[in-house]
Amino acid sequence: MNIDARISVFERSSFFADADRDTLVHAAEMASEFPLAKDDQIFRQGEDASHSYLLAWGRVRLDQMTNDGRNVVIRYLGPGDLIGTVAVLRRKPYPATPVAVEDGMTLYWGAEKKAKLIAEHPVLATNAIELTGSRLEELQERLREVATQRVERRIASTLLRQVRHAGRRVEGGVEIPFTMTRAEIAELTATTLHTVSRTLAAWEQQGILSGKRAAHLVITKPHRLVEIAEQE
Amino acid sequence: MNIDARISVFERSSFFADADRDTLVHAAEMASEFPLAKDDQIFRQGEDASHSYLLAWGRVRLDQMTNDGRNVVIRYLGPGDLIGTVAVLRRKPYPATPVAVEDGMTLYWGAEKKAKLIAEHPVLATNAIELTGSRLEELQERLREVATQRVERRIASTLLRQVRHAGRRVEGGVEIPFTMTRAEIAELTATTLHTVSRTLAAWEQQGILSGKRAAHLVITKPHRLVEIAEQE
DNA sequence: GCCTGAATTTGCGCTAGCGCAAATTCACGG
DNA sequence: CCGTGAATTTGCGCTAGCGCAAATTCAGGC
Repeated sequence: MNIDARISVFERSSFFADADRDTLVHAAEMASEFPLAKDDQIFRQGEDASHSYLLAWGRVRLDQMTNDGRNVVIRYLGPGDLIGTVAVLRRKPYPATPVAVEDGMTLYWGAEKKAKLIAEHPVLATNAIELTGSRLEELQERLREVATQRVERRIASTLLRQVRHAGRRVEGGVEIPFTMTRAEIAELTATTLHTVSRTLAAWEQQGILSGKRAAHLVITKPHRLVEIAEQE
Repeated sequence: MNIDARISVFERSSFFADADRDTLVHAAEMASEFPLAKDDQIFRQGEDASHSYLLAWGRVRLDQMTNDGRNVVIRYLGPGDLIGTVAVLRRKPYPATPVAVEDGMTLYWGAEKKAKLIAEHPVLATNAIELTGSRLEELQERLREVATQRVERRIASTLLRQVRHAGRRVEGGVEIPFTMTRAEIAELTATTLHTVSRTLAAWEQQGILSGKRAAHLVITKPHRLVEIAEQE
């Protein structure tokens, strides 16, 4: 990727929102590239945070492992999302492991370079706070859901959240443009793959959505899902 | 509070970590004071974020209300913690309601002043990211707990977290230096006050902790609690 | 096109812990 | 010191949804 290509990636990232051209050029020049193949781990939870990544294309699942081996999906990341940046700025180990769910491309910076970049371009600091803040809010929402709502409702909310973040209009509905296994949906919703399977099967019966196996989920009747997510 | 008193409050806040004296003075001069009586709400969830607060003394519980009226406790805040700052920087409505659980004192800034302060003193931006990041991590941890652990274990983890944040050594153990009702512990742990009551009663039986009613909880055998929090 | 292993579906029993309700105990204002 | 209401305790039945296990269906490599 040449400088211009990088800059056009940056322009789609909220981390670079309102940044002037100098900032973009500066950031582009300092970045390196790291391609992702499906199932690649960008880094591993617990490692010292040495690099900060920006996802240029592709999808990444952010996993957090319990010390007893269970896994929780923190969130899915898409183009323009930052990966590992908070850990770098905090000089703490990475709290989770990002795994590519499809081929992709990242741009990255070393920890010191990234810190310097942010220090020299205050707008980036503001954006980083904005980004972290919105993730914080999303997590608060999910925590509240898990604490107060039944499984079916949570699954509906989770799917709708994916649609909101990454949904793509297709004939007959909205598509979640990446593969999620039943197990992954379960880890994202704090339930078991069995319950997810049953629930999705029921919804498929009712024509609310479709998408077997590795096929991307297509929500045919989003309004129905919203009803389920909002019902008392 | 005079300028010096304010500064000494700042010095205990990680938001002002590594800030030079100019920054502290500047921030102190721009701040106003707002005292808290028990049960006061500093602002209400959903309001436009107009002010950013720093808790000088006292304890504040951060509540988030579901649209169907249920409540979840996001976290407890102590001296040095920021309140409403992320919302101010994001120019979004406050996502939760902070309620004083005891008398206290806050210093606050208007939204524009706060933004200006941070823009002019980059170290504050870094600190804000650090702060937001650590809250993010804590929430990730809690989400994982709620998703994967039994109630008893979650209650143990929750109490230990309070101890870590605010614990105070007293004769015979560690004290959580503010009042939490069973209902509040329940809302913090994603369970019901009944289960909390039963669990704490059992622990009191075993001499792990003590503290009836409005009395502060005293953990007499923290190691036992750690065992419970870590058991498979 | 066949084979193999992984993903998914489905059945079934079980229990953690919720919901409801009643009894009890405190804290506190007067 | 007493009365009152809120917080807490405790009992009991019920069910959402987990855990285990077996059957089935696909996807992809060869």
